[in-house]
Amino acid sequence: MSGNREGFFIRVYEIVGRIPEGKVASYGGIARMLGCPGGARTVGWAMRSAPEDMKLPCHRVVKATGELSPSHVFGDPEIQRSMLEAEGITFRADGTIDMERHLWQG
DNA sequence: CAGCTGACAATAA
DNA sequence: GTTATTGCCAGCT
Repeated sequence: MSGNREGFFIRVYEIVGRIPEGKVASYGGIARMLGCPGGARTVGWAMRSAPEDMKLPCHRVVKATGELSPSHVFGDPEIQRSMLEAEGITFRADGTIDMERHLWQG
């Protein structure tokens, strides 16, 4: 918390790593916790640069609209949805997440 | 040194 | 209600 300038991603890793199961956080939401309400893209960029060595539940990070992140990120569009579904996340008829139920608030 | 890109978000037409 | 555009932050070329 004080002067953690190791990198903007580190800050994102902390937040994403604190997302409980059955909950999801939006890019803009995480950015807001960091103090950057307009850094939604920066959060996504951090995830992209995030090594899997951290085991970040990036599948729990979705868009503010409830849409899942671009499928090409995980390699297949079923991956993220299956993981979230296994976590206990409920999907709407549109295939979007019920943010009102699973939107995690720091 | 300057400009570009990118796993988004919000607003306008 | 849907589609298009602009703005945002930080790292890269």
